[in-house]
Amino acid sequence: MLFEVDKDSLLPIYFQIEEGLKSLISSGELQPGEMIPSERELCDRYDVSRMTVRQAINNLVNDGFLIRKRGKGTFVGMGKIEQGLKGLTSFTEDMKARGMNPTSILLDFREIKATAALSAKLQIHENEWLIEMQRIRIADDIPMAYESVYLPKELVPELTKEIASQSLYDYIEKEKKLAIAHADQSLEASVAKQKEAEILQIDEGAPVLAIERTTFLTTGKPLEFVRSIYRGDRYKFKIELVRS
Amino acid sequence: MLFEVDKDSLLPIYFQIEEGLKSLISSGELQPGEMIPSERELCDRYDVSRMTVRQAINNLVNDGFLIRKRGKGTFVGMGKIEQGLKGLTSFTEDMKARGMNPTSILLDFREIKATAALSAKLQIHENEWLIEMQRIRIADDIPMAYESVYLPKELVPELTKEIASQSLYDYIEKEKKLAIAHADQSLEASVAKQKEAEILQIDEGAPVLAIERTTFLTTGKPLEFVRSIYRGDRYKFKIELVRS
DNA sequence: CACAACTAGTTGTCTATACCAGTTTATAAG
DNA sequence: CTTATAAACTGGTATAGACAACTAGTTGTG
Repeated sequence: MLFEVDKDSLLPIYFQIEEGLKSLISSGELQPGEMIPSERELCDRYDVSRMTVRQAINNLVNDGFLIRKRGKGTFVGMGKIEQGLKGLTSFTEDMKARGMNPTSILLDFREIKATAALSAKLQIHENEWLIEMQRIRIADDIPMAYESVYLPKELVPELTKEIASQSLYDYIEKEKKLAIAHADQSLEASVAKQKEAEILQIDEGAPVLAIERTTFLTTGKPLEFVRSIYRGDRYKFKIELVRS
Repeated sequence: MLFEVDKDSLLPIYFQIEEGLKSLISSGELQPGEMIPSERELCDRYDVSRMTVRQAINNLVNDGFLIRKRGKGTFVGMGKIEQGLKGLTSFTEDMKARGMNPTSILLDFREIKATAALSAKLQIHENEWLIEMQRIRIADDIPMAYESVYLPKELVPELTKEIASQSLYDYIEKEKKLAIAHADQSLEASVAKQKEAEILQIDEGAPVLAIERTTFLTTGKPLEFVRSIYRGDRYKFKIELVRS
């Protein structure tokens, strides 16, 4: 039960202790619920100041790896629940997984100048050109969602209506060789406005799920901002949360 | 632009500084993006050690209120998006991360026999005993959600109302030594029923977010089934999706 | 004018020490 | 044996100071 600390390393000492403890936890040498060596013992063992040890432990406590108990000791955490890694699926994959046949109708395809709100979401300057698309998402002939997509034109300058009606993600990943890294998504309950109700063939004021998603490339740049309105009576959003 | 620090107070000095800065931020005296006084200036002003000031600032940085920039200064955060969204699973953590003060009221605590639906969710036999709890989740004095929790009595036979009103997860993980592995969660948009509307102080028929969660232990057995009704006008559910 | 050097200001890392506040265990008193 | 007390642990708070790394502006030099 040991790790090395190199005082001449370029890496901060607290960071080395932090990583050392983390590896003991992930290797299973320190089991969940088990007490780690006391702060003073770590000071002696690695010949460092207690404040330095505390900085390492603080970071691990903040990340949920460790739990402090005054007068008793510091213990390995039981593991936090975090979002799973399987979330980034498209409407198409999602519906197929539910055994339905997904299609979509492209309502609108045009170029616009970024508004203040959109430029913030996409981290670009105001008035830069965007591609705006609106489409109806359909599963087994039932309209499920009304979706507005915004992409910086700079990233996909030659995107056409024809390409977009097929598989946008395929085009972006395979043709443009842009790799998607992650997405931030928010969901809220709302009620259908007049236009949305018309398109989704529901009553005005009926419950809908408003989902906003910003997708980021591996470069860190936002690729797209999507706002979707899902029928509340037909769509249930599922997530699997896993222990880290 | 000032707050008081009482060195003879029962409260730790770093905590007083922390709360002082927080109040300057929420009162608007310190605007988002603005630089706060430097660490050394705070040391002089309140005649405390720099490590003490750093502890206060560290906590605020961890909570997303402040952002450190080496060589430049420490600045008030730009809002919520800046903060990582991982690990926001419990209502308590979630609301704290949004800078709100979460509390809850236990409305009901009793034992019932499992219905067909509940026995299926919890993978137990029908008519087995369950503990049912209902509570109101409150953030900054505003009712945010109405929650029903169901646990198999077999797993927590001596759970009392008193324990449950404190931290249920702490009890389960630390006292009962049950380790949580993962959870399945679903969200859908709905409208408030009469009882829900009353409890949440909204109109009947107002949009709500219905969240159902089943939490599983490492043994694979379901630990709990929770159904929560969140106010649609006050609650936005955020997720970070990562490519697998 | 361009550029390097310097300087003052910031946070980042680290030391060494001290005392406070809970918890457990050993020890002495009854 | 039981009970109180003390000692020896644990983490929590706080001090005072040092040097490193980074930023931004100023100043001096070519």
